[in-house]
Amino acid sequence: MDETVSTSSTSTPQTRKQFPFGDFEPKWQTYWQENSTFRAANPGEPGSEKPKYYALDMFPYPSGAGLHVGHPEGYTATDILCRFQRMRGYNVLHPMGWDSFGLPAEQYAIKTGQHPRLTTERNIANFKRQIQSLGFSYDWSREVATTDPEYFRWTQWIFLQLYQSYFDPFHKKAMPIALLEDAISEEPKRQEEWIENPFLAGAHLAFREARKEGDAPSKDELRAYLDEHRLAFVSEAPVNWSPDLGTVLANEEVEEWTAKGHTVVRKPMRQWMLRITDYAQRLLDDLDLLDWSDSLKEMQRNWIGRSEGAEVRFAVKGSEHEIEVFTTRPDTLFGATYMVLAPEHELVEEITTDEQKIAIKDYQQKAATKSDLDRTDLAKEKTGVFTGAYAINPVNGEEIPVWIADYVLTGYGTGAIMAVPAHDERDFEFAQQFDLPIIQVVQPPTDDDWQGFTGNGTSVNSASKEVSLDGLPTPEAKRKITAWLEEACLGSAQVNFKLRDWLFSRQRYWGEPFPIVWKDGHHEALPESELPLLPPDLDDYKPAGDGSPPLSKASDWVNLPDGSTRETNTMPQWAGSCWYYLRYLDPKNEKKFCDPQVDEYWMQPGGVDLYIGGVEHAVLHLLYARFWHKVLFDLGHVSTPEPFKRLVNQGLILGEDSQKMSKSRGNVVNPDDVVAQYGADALRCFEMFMGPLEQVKPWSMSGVEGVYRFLGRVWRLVMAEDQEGGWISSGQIVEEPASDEVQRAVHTAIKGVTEKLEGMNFNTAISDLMVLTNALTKEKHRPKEALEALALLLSPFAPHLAEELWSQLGHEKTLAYEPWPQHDDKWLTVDEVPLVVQVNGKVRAKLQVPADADKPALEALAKEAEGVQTWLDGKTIVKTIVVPGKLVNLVVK
RNA sequence: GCCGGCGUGGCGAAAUUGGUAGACGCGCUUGACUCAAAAUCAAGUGGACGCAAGUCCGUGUGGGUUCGAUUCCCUCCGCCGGUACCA
Repeated sequence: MDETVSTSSTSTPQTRKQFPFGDFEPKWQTYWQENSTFRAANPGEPGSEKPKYYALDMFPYPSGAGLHVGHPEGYTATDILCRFQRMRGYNVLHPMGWDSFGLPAEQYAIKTGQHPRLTTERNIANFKRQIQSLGFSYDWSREVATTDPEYFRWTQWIFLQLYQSYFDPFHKKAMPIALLEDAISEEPKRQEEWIENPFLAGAHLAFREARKEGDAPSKDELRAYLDEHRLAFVSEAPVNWSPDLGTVLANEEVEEWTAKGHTVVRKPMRQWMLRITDYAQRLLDDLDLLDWSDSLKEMQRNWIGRSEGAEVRFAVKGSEHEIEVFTTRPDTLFGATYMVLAPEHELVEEITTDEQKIAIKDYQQKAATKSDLDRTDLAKEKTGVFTGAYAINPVNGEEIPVWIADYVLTGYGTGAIMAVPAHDERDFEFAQQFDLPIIQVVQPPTDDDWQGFTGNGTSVNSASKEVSLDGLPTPEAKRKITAWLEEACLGSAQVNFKLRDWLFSRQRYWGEPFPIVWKDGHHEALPESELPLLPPDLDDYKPAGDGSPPLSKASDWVNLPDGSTRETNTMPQWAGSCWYYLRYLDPKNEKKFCDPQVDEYWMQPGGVDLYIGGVEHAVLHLLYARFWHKVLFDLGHVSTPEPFKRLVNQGLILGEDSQKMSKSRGNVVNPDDVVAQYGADALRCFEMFMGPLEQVKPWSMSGVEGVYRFLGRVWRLVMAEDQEGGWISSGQIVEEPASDEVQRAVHTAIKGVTEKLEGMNFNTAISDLMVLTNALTKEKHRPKEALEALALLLSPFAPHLAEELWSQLGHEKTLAYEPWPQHDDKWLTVDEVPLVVQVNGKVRAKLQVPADADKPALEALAKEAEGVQTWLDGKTIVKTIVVPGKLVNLVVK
């Protein structure tokens, strides 16, 4: 390519750099690396006597596309705080790593036959180069990658902890399954535990004393009981299967992939699940311990979806069967005029009458072939079929028809409902559609229409011989009927969650293999000594398409000499990211995933001090990681009940056109280009100056230039150009003490920047630095101490420039551990302060008044002020408000 | 639909507990330097009227509380995010 042509055709003219960032940025990056400047001290090492600060970034998936400008946003924010805290005397842990398992590398392998490990390594190298070019103060000696066998050895080990544990309903925590195994065995050895744990005693009774003598439970029965309680278990339930991805997905992942155009259908398959639902209440309750944004907590609360109500059993007329329903409105039981089962409900076949059989079968088949999307999209019109059966309302003996309809979901509650059309929108619609009776049982508090009224009111038409709710307000009616149901053994108070168990297996190659083998149809844990279990090499990474995982093709690996076979599913990408923040603490430990003392040093109290990342993980990673952490906590492996004490979501950076950055729109900004043209410091500062961290905001190249000019001004405070265009120390620097005015500017900045860093208001902190810089630019003689203070204050934001200036000012060592400047109030107090004089709330004069003037003096000064009199003429002052240091407001009539 | 958040100059945004609206930056205008340009430095920049001093208007809309509201309360409108037959 002809070079002259290519330079003249580029839009950016070859302008001189404002400061030689291209020289000193790499220089300082090398310095930090060679001197291990940012190595964090673990307990026992020098430096660990300081208070600790742990700031964590959400580690990236190293994609082939490289870094985009969204990554450095959060990374810069944590880096600024880490550098700030080091200067304030903290031992700072600031690590980085790679969430490197994932589908893209595998898809590339399918196309090219190249092992995903090679692609992954290449991408990590590129990501690391890019991240290091931005001068983040990571302790690279703690770098981890989830694909590293020495890392996923412990991911597999944690899976085994889940597998070997059960959730104890009495203690409400995970406990070793060995306890349960002992309790149900013929001769329990640990009966002393039962005193403190009636659940174990109950399990024992269920298996022993309740049986007839000599009728010992079989091995299989015992095994099945334990498997039903493991936190990691195998289930045959319908799952989200994506034929074109060739794998199953978790509920939480479905939307992400369907949005990308993949199809997802429900299909019953045998899969590994994790019992996260057992932790639903604790995951909900412990949100209160966390310093997270309300909106994020709310998202988690909604996802967990707790609702209180009652379970009620309806007898089916003329049969032994009972239909169990969950309702949040037991007070409306008298208004139940029909029932609905989900089409997949197991009782459907049992209760359907002969005349209805064909219609029911037909409807079930249609429902089964509908994808979830169809089922919700057709929400406008309700469909359903009568089973021919009748149920008996337990409160009044009414016979009500039983229908099936796909607006009742099989996965929530009991998969069956009592329909109260008068006070439920969906039931109301359905009843209108099929002409079913609608009976009012709640009187609205206002004169709203009772039809379809779903709020709280007063019960009406709700009385039988045994129980009456009439006249009771809704909450009381709920309590009364629930108590009555419990007494009559017809139902009970019940709590339900939307949260489902976590589908934990994937039919992929590039993930952690399960440390599980199958023997005679039963799963068994691999001994810890066999970890890490590596995946086999394959010639062909293509999924079979029928749901059998790629690993099943490696028959040498799958089939073991003793006739058992390996589990061939792999773990989802979330597995590795569930605990990486713990491995950073003790990344080289070969005996444990993390030493308990090290955990305690960095995690106490409350967990990671600051975690910054994208909001897209609100219900995925952040819920999964909390769950794993709680299991590890219950089993005594970590010291805090929650992993991330404080969490902040950075806002998305949009393209210059205020649209989401995307290749197809052509509005993507590559950080490499910005660094080449303006330097890493300018990129960092601009990303922080754009606006509040949490806010969504558009990119602006001229904005980058503005910040770049600011950094150039700072540079020229210290450096001047010589005849040849080189940079020499500026002749305007003086060693004399600073003037009062300069001192005031410096100390105002120290106070402002410090407070703004504490509040994470990076944009206004930079603005304070600009104000100080502008003030110093105006000075002919610049006191060295003022420039030193500026360099220190600037160093968290623009560390390369600050280091360079610091060394130009005569210092030999890095400024990374220089004490953070302290402001002195004596420079901030002034003799005179501005005073605003208002008449009837409108500003009429601005005065300079003595700072120590008292209220009467201020009032007098205000009344005499020039320009105020004309507004007082002919009026009387009826009230005077004096706010010292601010204003005087004269109210006249 | 429901839940949460947000509406401030031409643009990104600032404004302790209610107390001078628009800090800082971009953009724009003018000047200095230059043969000229770039860069830099200096001054100005919410709107309307006015030669000017100045006056009036102004934080999505309409109302309320208050001596005083961008800030607190209510109504409506708009935008963003989450969720969606969850009984």
